[in-house]
Amino acid sequence: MTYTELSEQEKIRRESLQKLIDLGINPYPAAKYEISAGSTEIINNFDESKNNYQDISFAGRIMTRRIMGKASFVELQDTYGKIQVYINRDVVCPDEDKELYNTVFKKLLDIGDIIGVKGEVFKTQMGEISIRANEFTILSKSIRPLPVVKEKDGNTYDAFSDPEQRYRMRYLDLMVNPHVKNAFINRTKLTNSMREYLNAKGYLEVETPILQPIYGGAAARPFKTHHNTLDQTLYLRIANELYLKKLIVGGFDGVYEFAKDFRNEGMDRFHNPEFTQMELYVAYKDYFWMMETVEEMVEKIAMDIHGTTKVKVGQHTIDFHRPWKRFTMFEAIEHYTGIDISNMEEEELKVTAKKLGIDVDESMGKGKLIDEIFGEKCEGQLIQPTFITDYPVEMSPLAKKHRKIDGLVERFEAICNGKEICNAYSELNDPIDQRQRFEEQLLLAKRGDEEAMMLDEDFLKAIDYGMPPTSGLGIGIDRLAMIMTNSDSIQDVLFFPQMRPEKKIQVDSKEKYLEKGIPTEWIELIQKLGYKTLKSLSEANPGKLFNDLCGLNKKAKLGLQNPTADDVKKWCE
RNA sequence: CGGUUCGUAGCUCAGUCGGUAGAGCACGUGACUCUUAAUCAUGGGGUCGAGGGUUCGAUCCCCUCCGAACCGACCA
Repeated sequence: MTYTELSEQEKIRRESLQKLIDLGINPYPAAKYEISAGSTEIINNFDESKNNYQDISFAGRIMTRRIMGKASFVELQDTYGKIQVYINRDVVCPDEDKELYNTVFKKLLDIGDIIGVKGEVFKTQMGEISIRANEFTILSKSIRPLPVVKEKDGNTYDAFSDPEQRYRMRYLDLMVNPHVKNAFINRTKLTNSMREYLNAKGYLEVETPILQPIYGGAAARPFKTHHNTLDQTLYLRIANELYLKKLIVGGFDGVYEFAKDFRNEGMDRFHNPEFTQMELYVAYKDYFWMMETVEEMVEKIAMDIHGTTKVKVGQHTIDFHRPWKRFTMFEAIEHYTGIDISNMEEEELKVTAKKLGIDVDESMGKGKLIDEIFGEKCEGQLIQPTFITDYPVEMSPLAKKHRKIDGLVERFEAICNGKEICNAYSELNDPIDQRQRFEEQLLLAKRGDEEAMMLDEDFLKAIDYGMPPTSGLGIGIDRLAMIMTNSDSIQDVLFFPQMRPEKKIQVDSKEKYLEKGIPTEWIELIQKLGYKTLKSLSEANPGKLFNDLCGLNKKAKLGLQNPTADDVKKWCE
């Protein structure tokens, strides 16, 4: 066991645990516990006139206790919610022996313990639907105190609110903050709804490699790892696009994957190093078709989660009702800046960007400039779902050239609440053009662009064989979940967001030093010298420690009897 | 990576213009047969994130480090 000092409450709980065992009660029984009803089911369906739920079995975690003499109330929380349980001494202990109530229930049980109860449902004098327990069973003893959150009239008191602790100990967050659970349930409803939609269309859900020898399909820096047997560098995927397109080449007409992708980049409230994207590829379609698909799919998701297309997000109400607004990128820029840049060349764009207050540097080409202007002046203003179409070719090496306009590609993004939620193309299936685009990326890479795409010969070979015209989509599940759950941080839609590891400084107790035979007066000095654990002491140089201790004694005029060198040597063993 | 703010009891927070700390809940003990932020009485619990500096003395002032939140940079 490596725990250092236990708090008073933890010690008391461990003592309670031992007392239970001494009384012959197993605090962690192996047998299953039959449950006949859930909390919300009981509360919604109990009817005094029907006299239903008169023989039920229920289990949950003790969240609060109100004990008054021979009668007590506890609130038990199950997966659905909370329900009050009434425990009466003479009901639980009908015989002379009242130990089960007086000792086991009142003394040895705590908030946080999980118990099962059997009994009947009734209404208290105050009118609250409750379970009258005829018997209770300890199912799991908790030896760490829970944050106690209290509530009255919709006000929450002492909420467990420190974000660091909430994310590091999400289980606690889920236990004591009910709305948290709800956000995650809605996240799963979202993916279920999306999967249903895609399956109903007959598309095939597939899985493709996460460990990739060449990372591609997006512009991002990867995580790097190594395979021992192959003695080869592998990357965690930044996207699965190229693999899915190979499956389209292979003859599947529609494939999709809910993919965990990994990008070795900054973290903030919109970015986690690992995140989920749903990518979809459908043969014989183009980006116009895909826009309609996205509208229809997201509208359905909103309906499935909220029962309406209108979703409250922060200050705004976002309406996913079809059809969504559509802007070409040039139109959007003109709309928000009043400037028509559609016929501008690089120099003129640069001047315009500067005029709009955008930082410009020499490495920026035409595409980058347009993208910057859009990102700075338009994106944040687009609250209602809006499709932005027709991007500069430089930014989109995997998208097909626009059927009408030179220098653009057939690409769209959906922007919602000021953020991109998806990205889609008419996929580039011209193998000669694709090779050229990759080669242009290589040039960018040579100029130092760390995010330029790598040339993937394997992928090029595949489309040499011929890929049908295809439309592809990547939709950010975390971003969409944020919108659908009204969360302003990605950490609120990820169970376990990435956190820096906590470094805890370990200090061994005085008792442990005493056990080693080290006299009390020296322990503090040894710890002061930096040997805070017996382990660090065992790694110390005994001679140096001896000198340091005697020196400290002399310098600080402590007047202690110096230990012998042999004594110190023994302490360090 | 830069700026701002924060880290004090199991939880939520106060506080000390520098003299080793308080509250509520939780916990212990006692009272109480329908309570619901139960109540009443009483008691215990803290290396004030870590390390160093200034000082007779630091939780407080200064520096470094660790962790977090927000804003920015980067990143679609």
